[in-house]
Amino acid sequence: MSAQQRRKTRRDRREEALKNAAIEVFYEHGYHAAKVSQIVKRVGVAQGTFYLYFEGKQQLFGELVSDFLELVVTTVASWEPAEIDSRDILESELRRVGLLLTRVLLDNQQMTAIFFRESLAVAPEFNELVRHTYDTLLAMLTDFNAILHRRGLIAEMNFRILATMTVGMVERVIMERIVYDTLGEAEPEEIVDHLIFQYMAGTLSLDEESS
Amino acid sequence: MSAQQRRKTRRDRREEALKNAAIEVFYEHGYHAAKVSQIVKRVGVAQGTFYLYFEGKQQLFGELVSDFLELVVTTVASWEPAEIDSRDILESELRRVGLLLTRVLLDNQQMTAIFFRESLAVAPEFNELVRHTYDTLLAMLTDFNAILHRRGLIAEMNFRILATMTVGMVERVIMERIVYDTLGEAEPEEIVDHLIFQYMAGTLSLDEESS
Amino acid sequence: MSAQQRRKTRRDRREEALKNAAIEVFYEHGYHAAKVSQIVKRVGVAQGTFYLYFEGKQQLFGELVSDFLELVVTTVASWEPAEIDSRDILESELRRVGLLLTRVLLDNQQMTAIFFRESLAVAPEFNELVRHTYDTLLAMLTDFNAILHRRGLIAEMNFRILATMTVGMVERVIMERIVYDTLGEAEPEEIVDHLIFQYMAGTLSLDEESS
Amino acid sequence: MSAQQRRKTRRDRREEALKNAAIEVFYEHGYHAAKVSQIVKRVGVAQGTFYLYFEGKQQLFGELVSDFLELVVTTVASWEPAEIDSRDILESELRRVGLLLTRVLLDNQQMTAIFFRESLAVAPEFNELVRHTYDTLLAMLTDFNAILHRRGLIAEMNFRILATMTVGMVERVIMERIVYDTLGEAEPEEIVDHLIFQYMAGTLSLDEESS
DNA sequence: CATGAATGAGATTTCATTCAT
DNA sequence: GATGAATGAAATCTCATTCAT
Repeated sequence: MSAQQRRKTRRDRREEALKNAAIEVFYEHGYHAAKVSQIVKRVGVAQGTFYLYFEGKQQLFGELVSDFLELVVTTVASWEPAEIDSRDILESELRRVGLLLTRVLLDNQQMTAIFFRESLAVAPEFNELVRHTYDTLLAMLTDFNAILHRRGLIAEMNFRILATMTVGMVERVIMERIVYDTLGEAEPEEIVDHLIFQYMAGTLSLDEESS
Repeated sequence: MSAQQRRKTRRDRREEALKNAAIEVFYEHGYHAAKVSQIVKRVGVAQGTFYLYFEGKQQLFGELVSDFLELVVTTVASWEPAEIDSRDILESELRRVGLLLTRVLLDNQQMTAIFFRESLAVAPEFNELVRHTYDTLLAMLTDFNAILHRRGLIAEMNFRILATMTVGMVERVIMERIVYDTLGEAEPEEIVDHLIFQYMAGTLSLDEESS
Repeated sequence: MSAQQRRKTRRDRREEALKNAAIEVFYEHGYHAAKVSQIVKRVGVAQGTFYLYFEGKQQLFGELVSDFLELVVTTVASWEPAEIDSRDILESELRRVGLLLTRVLLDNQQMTAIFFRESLAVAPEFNELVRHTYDTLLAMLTDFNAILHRRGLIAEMNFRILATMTVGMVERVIMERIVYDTLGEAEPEEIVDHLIFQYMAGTLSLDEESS
Repeated sequence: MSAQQRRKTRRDRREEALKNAAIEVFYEHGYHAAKVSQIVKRVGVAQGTFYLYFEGKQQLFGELVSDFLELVVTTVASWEPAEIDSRDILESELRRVGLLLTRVLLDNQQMTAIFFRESLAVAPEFNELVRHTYDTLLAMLTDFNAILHRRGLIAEMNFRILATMTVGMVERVIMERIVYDTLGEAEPEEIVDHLIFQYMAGTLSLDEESS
C-alpha cells in the first residue's frame, strides 16, 4: 500500500477539516478578524481540540501558506525543459503549464485570494517564507530563460528582469480573473493565450524575426 | 496667496509629522503590530493628540493608502495621449511616464512597501478603495489601448487583458526593485527599457511588422 | 504472609513509580508548573492511567505530603521517654532521634524540599493537614518537656514556646543543610550536636547547674 | 521638602491601594487562586488599570515579597553592635530588636502569612530572591556571632549553625504566634524572653559560667 | 486495566480610544 | 489645542480530567 493510497487516519481527516474551515474563515473575514472559535464551530469540535492540531492561529496560517506555495511551485516546476527545442514546442509547453496552473488555482480560489491579500501582512516570518519562494521561482525562471537563449530560442536580454515581468503578468492576471473576477467573461484559454503571446513576442530574437 | 504658497500651519506640520512617523512604524512593524503609542512617541506628542488629527489608527492607514494611490494615479495619468501618433512617440511617452513613476515610488519607498504588503489585509473597506483604484487604472489603460489600436498603433486583442498584464509586469518589477531590492544591480532605465520592450513587442501588429 | 513480606503487585509498583515520578517533577518544576503529562511520560503510561491510581494531581500531592508527614512523625515519635531519667540519657536519646531523622530526610531530599517550599501553597485543605501535624507534634513535644520538667530534668518555663523554638531550630537547620545545602561542609553529627547543645543549655535548671 | 515628607502623588496612592488590595486577596485565596479581577474590584478601577502599575500578577507578587524582605532586613539590621560589650547589653539589645521586629510583623500580619506560605511556591525567580535574603541575613548573624565571640561574650562554636538555629527559632515562633495564632495567650514580651533566654543560655561560655 | 483524543472553562493580557483636566 | 491616565472589551490558549474504545 503506497503512502498516497493509505487511507487517511481520523487524525488526518480532522486536521484537514480544520484547515478547510480555516481557509473559509480567513477568506471571509481576513486573518486578523478571524477567530479560532469560528473555525472550530464550523468543524464542530471544542476550542481545545484546535490546539491538538496546531500550535495556534498564526502557525496554522503559516501552514496554509506553505501548503499553497508548495502546490504552486510543484505545478510550475512540472514542465519539461529538456524537450524544448523550438519556439513551437516552447509555446505548447507554456500552454500546458499555464492551463495546469490555472486549474490548480481555480480549485483553490479562496486560498489564492488569502495568499495575495494577506500572506505578507500577518507576521515577518511568513514574509520570509514568501520571499524565499519568490526567489526560488524567479531564479528558476531566470535559469530557464537563459537556457532557452542558449538554445537560440529567445533573444538576449536581462533574464532576471524578464522572469520578474513574467511572474508579474501571471500574478495580476490570476488576481483579476480568479480572485476578483474582473475578467469574468474571459475563458482561461483566452487568458493563457494572451500571456503566451505577450511572452513569445517579447522574447522574439531579431534573427528569428527575420527568418 | 495660493494654496501651494501658503505657509504650513502648525496643524499641517504636525499632521504631516504624524503621517511620516506612522509610515515608518507601519513599515517597520506592519499595521497590526504597529502601536499608536509608537507613532506619537516619535513625534513627541501625547497619545490623545493623535486623535485630534485622525479618527483612529485605521482611518490614518486609509488616508496614507489613499494619498499613495492618488500619487500613483496622478503620475500615471500625466501622459498626453493626444500627441501620440506613432510607435516612436508612444515609446518615448511610455519611457517618460515610466521613469517618472519610478522616481515617485523610489521617493516613497516605505509607503510603496506598505501598500503592496498590507493594503488588502487591514480592513474590507480599504480593499474596496484599492479595488476601485485598480478598476479605474485598468479601465484607463484599456481605453488607452483601444485608442492606440484605432490609431493603428497596436494590434487587435483583448485590451483589458493587455492592460492587466501590463499592470502586473510593472507592479512586480517595482516590488522586486523598490521593495525587496532583488534587482539591486539594475538601473531604473534598464528596467523601464525592458518593460517597454515587452509591451511594444507584445502589441506589434502584423501589418506594422510587415511594413 | 505478612503485609511487609507480600510481594508487591503490579498495581502497587505502578502506583509507586507514579509517585516517584511525581516527586521528581514537583521538585523540578514546582506543583503548579508540573504537568500530569510530564509525570506519566516519565513512567511511560498513558495520561488516563494516572487517574486509575489517583483522583487527580492535587490529591496525589496531598498523598505525598501525607506520606512525608507520617514518616517524620513516626521517626520523631520513636523515642522512648520511659527510660529517660537523667540529662545524660536525655541527651543520648535526643542524639539518637536526631540522627535518625537526619538520615530519613536525607533519603527523601526532594520530598523534603517540596514540603518546605510548597505544602502551604497548594490548597487550603492541605494547610489544614500540615497544621494538624504541627499541632500534634508541638503538643507531643510540649508534653514531653512537661514530663522532663516533672522529673527535674529541665527548668520551669513555657513548654509550648520551648517546643515551638525547638521545632523551628530543627526545621531551619534541615532546610539549610538538606534542601539548600548552605551548611554543606557540616556533618550531620556536628549539626545534631549544636542542636542538642542549644536545647540542653536552654533548658538547664539553676538547681542542676549549681549541683 | 524631603522625600519622606513629599505628599504622595495620585499615582503613588493608587499603586499603594492596589498593593494593599492584592495582599488581602493573596492572603484570603492564595496566590494561584487570586484573580486580578478581584484585586481591581476592591480598589474600584478597571482591569486595564492594573497593568499600568504592574507588569502582571506575578511581578506584583515579587514586588510585595521584595518590599516585605526589605522591611524585615532593615528592622533586623537596626541593632548597634558597636556598643555591645557585656552580656547584659547584648541581652537588652536583642530584646529591643526582637520587640521591634515583632511589632513590624504584627503590623503586616497578612503579608507575613503570605510570605511564609507562598514565597517559595510561586516562581523560581522568587526563590532566588528569598534565598539571597536568607543568605544575607545568615551571613550577617554569623559575623555578628563571631564578633561577640571575639569580645569574649559568647562561647566558641560553629557560628553559622548558631545563626541558622536562631533564625529558625524566631521564624517558627513568629509563624505560630502571628500567622497561626497557636501561641495566642503568650504576650510578645514572653515570647521574646524565651527566645533570648534560649540564645543566651546556648551561647554561655564555660569561663563565664564559672565566674 | 489501559489508552489518549477530546473537552471546555475562564484568566490573563493588550491597546485603541476617551475625556476630564 | 494638548495631555495621558484610565478604560474595558474580548480572544487566545492551557491543561486537568473524562470516557469511548
